[in-house]
Amino acid sequence: MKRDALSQRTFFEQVWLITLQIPRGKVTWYGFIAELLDAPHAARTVGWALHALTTEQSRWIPWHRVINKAGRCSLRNASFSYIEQQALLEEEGVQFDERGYTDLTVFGWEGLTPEEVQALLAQGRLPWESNQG
DNA sequence: ACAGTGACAACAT
DNA sequence: TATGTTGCCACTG
Repeated sequence: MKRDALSQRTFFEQVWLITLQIPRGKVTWYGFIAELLDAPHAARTVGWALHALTTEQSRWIPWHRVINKAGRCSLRNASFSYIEQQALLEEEGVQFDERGYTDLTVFGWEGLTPEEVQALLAQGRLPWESNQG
């Protein structure tokens, strides 16, 4: 796999590490994660990274806490329904209106500082990786 | 090496 | 709001 020289991780893995930091009951959007990774135009790639999770990996990565910037769940044409994604979030306390929009100013994740991102990419571990390194 | 592929986002209408 | 267009880019055969 192609890896970033600094983080030693692929962009996909970087996305997964960031996504792991989103707390229960909070959401963020694809472009926000792209900005945290200093790739402000890679929102589509963030979405693809989450789509690329295997079934087993998706049990550990809270992929459902990433929605679009409009405040709605995407997956409009995907196998996993946006309705199911919204239901997962509602179980965590994220509220949606009758049109399926949530208020990102209320339920949006505050994010990480650049220093926190750097530390995470340098030493963070994915759940299926050994802690021994 | 390169064209195709998306769970996006910004903008226009 | 909803829909269509376009730019975007890491990853894949």
